[in-house]
Amino acid sequence: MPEHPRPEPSGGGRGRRYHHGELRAALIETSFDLLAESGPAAFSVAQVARRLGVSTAAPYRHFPDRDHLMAAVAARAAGELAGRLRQAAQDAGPDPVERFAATAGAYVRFVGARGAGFDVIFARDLEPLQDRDLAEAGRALMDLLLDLARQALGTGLGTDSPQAALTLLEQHVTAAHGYATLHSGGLFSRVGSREGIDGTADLATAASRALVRGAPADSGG
Amino acid sequence: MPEHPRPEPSGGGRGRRYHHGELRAALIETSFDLLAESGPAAFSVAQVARRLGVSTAAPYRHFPDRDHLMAAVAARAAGELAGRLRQAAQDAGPDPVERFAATAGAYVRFVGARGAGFDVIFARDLEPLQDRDLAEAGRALMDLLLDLARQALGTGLGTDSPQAALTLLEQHVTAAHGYATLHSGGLFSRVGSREGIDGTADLATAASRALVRGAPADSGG
DNA sequence: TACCGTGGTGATAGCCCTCTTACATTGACA
DNA sequence: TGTCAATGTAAGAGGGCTATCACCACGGTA
Repeated sequence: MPEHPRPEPSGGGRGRRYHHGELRAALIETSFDLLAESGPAAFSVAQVARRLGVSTAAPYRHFPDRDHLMAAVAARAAGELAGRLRQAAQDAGPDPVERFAATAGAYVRFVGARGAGFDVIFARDLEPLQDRDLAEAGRALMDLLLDLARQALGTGLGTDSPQAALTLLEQHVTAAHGYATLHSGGLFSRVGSREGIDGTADLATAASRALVRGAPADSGG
Repeated sequence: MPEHPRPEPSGGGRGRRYHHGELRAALIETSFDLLAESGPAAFSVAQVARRLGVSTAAPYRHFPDRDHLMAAVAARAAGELAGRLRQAAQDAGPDPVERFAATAGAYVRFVGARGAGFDVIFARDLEPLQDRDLAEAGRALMDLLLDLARQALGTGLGTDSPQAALTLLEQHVTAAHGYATLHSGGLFSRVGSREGIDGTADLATAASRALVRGAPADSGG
């Protein structure tokens, strides 16, 4: 891959150039935005191209097909998500259970804002592509969470019970994902609970906390 | 709605009749099957018609548009799901926590087998339709779960803490939904846990149990 | 037997999509 | 200055979908 010759597309010239200059990166960025708005199902290459003001054929100069573009988006999503979760854990303070639980809320917020979650990152369609970046990013993401799960269980030191941490991780991930998807699906507005992404994020965090500690006996109000 | 004149399509006559006879019911049934195979995103009226061996125009004799068909499917899914959950709770014995938790596993199995879950039943697209049957079925489903949640918390008698039951319900529902969707999404095959719908169902049940009781300290194995 | 309503059919308009092909434009560099 | 590779474009093949339209087959009934 050669270096980009002159990467500034908003230079002194008038309007748009014939060559976009950063189309590959822009495709990933815009695909990500589109995902946030309409979900993975409605994603289309043509729409991304139109939004960028290029022809619908242009993306195929950079990605052989739709799936490869999706894989690039997924890899980027995984990286960004990992950063958010790491940050959330850090912001949650020293208690390892709180650090772990906080990532559930952060996940819900991320999906709410970006539209891409575990379903996008680990989409089955993308598996046969064997994309290096995506595989790497996905593994890093899971390692981060597994590490936090181990610490939450207090088994970070020895080889105490690797299965317990894995089980907790799965419960945590699935609960967070459930909250995120049902929030965007509109269930919560029907059940009648708190509205908004923040309320949902708090619930997800509480759920994760409960996975480790159990349901609080006096959680009324 | 008039009575069906001669409802048996597989009678003594040769091959298929000009009139299907039970097309409306068959559309719902086949849509349900198709959902199980390809998910809600890939659902199309045309495909359902082809599978039934009728023209792609035929469904529009029974449903004004795609969404109304989907609503009928969703209502039916809700009814069927409620039956399964009720049965699972019954089979789980007398312990209210076990009864409640069992519905998580039953939900995962239902989604695995039928492809339709809360996302289909409470799909946002269907809300503007104001479908009576769907609204009714959805409410009945949630009432069933809420009741089980109350009993699991031991607050079935008085007005102890309605908010706690609602919170537990949400955590339970979202966890179950997360397990179901991530199972079909293929996450578990990557994380490396137990394969198959039964393993996932067991995990979901355990997660729900943990929501009430907390993570078991010695869950290794 | 004539006729009518229900529920089918084939054809088609209109839209969107993916991906390919031939061609145009550009910057880099000899 | 001329050439080339990279990266854009327009056009279109080929396909799927939703929904409509005029028409047809059949059962029931006057």
